[in-house]
Amino acid sequence: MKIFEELKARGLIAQVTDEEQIRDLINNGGARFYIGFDPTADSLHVGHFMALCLMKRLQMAGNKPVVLIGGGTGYIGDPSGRTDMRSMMTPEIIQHNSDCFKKQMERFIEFGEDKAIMVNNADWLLKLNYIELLREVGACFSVNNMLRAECYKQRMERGLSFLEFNYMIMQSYDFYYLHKKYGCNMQFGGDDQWSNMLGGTELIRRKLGDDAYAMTITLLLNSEGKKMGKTAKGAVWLDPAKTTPFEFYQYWRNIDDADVMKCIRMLTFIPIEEIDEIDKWAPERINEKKELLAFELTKLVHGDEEAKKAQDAAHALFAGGGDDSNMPTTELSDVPAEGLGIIDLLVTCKLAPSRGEARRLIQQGGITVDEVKIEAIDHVITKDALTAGVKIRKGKKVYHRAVIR
RNA sequence: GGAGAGGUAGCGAAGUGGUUAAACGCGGCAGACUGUAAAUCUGUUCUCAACGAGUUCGGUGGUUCGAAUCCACCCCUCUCCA
Repeated sequence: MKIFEELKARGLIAQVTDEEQIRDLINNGGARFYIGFDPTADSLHVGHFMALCLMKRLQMAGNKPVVLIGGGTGYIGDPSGRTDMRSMMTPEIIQHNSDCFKKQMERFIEFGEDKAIMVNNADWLLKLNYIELLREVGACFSVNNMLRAECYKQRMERGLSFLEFNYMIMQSYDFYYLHKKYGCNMQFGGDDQWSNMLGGTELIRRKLGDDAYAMTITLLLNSEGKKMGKTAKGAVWLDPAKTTPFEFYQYWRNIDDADVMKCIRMLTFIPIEEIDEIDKWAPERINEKKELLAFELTKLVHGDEEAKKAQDAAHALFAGGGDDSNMPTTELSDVPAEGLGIIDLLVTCKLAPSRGEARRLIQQGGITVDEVKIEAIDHVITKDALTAGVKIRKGKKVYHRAVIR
């Protein structure tokens, strides 16, 4: 099976500008494609992960990826899929985030001579001169058309600033620039980027008369139609310091029944034939599927060893027995001789965001320490116990260990 | 620049001088049931040294014994006009 057919079978392809051409191009390794990443945070998250996987798949098929860091577009903020304006980031933050992205990406994509390259659109966007830009590319955009784009339509009611309105033009300019400078002939992106991407192909055609292509990746939505990779605490990050491998593993382990196969197909590198076999498993094996998904993804992001640790920890906690030393741990220091109150402990371990919340958790019987339910809000954990390490459980499935360093 | 309508908790949305830490819905968290799932039911949902106290209704001042609620100025959004 060729790469295009594989992507299709995995359900990754959402929209394409020209199916025939794109199939030819990527199946024969002729694509020099780019994907843009806006440095809105200091770590990549699950949404980016899909794009990275796609890059990797295409790279394995002989195509050349261009990673575009939106250091310049970050100054503007993409209004697509948002109902509010992004807060403007300072140049320092943008730079910091870009650096973090690069580090993380190097784990997935091979960079180097004749392989993948990484560019930052700050390098050309920041130098643009307003009047020149208007004359050069402004003439190629129809405001009528732009306003018809779905992403702007949604914003018409709530207000869209001129700053954000220009995001499409900047993104289109990127494609145009990369096409001229690196011969980039294709752009990939999330499905919410579709209109921005079309802007680029249009610009290239008008300015240079060249054909360029665009393809969008299906957004990873759960069965409720919401974007996946978000939890109450925010995004599921790829940075182990922000989302531990164990938490990452658990996120996928706890996925809805209805979403398991879709995620295995879209996110893992398991050969499609095997996936078809897994799909035929008896319904009772649903939990095996979830484990498989969780393990595969943790392995991709954090490596084999961390994935095994996360799985062991999960087995230890939920199935009993096994080694539980890999669960998320908080190392305490400066513990007074009389020990630590349970409320303080919960807050320092970040199991509760505030003391009031911690109090509530205990009152509702949601906290156990070393498998003993805590009834009193003034319960004290002794220093000796903490030195040995205690296992705190919040609710049914949040486990945490606290130990004195 | 002008006229009108708005800005209330994570979100949506009531409230238009004291009984309001603010109805209701969603979301979140916890309990029950289960399969570490969903659905359902129950509780809970600003903070803290917690039967008490502190700080909240775009911002800053003012009126008042008392303000989310009245007044002034400012900021932001929407609709219409220029």
